[in-house]
Amino acid sequence: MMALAEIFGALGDPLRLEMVQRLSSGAPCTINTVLSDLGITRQGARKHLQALIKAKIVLLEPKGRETLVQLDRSALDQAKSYIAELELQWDQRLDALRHFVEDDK
Amino acid sequence: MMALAEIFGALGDPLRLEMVQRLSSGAPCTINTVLSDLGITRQGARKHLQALIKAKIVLLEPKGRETLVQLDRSALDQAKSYIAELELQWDQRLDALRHFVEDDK
DNA sequence: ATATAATGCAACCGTTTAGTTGCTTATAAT
DNA sequence: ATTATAAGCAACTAAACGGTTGCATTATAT
Repeated sequence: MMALAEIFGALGDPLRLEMVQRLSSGAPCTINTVLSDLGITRQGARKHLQALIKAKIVLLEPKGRETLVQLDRSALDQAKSYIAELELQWDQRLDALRHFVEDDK
Repeated sequence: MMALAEIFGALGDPLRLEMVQRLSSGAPCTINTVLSDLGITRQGARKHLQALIKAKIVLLEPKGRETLVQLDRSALDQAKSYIAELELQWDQRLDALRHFVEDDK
């Protein structure tokens, strides 16, 4: 559960969401392309990237002078599944309540 | 997108995840039941709850002396859908790259 | 009527975070 | 060989966060 919180936390920022957006849509990205044009300095953006790395949403692959940044689906999957399960539980609970009411009349 | 970041951010903490867990599984909760036994003071926990409220993951329904806390699926759905779309984009991009490679041989 | 339970609000403090600047290193291009 | 590009590391500051204590308010129970 601590890992999950870290994943959600890493997604909990507009700049970081913009980064994963870039990574999912564009061509293979280097660190610099991910960090550029975000409205803050490279070093500032780099710290945000670090949050994505720590949460294992993203992984780095050094390649000569530059290093590629790749999405790692497993973290995203974990997050998505967790929400799906939450919603499932929630639905089942609502069903149970509805039956309870119906039994009552 | 700012709303999304707020939703993810609100889920980005173990205590807050524990709260949504309680809300999805147990019987209807009052504020006090959601806040109790989290290992911190009521007021501390209340601040965490506020994050869930601000992100509209949760809504309050005052009922006499106490107030009920309910999950709001729409925020969770937004988060889940966003991840799903990210993954879809990602998959399509990988497909495109694969075709590119195949065309190349 | 009084006590107690459920809640809210505000001040305070230590820690973390967000962003900056400045400097260094290593690979690649000229 | 020099220069330019991609990147890392460290120190610093302002703001946000996480958690606490203390007190006020309102609704129910006795």
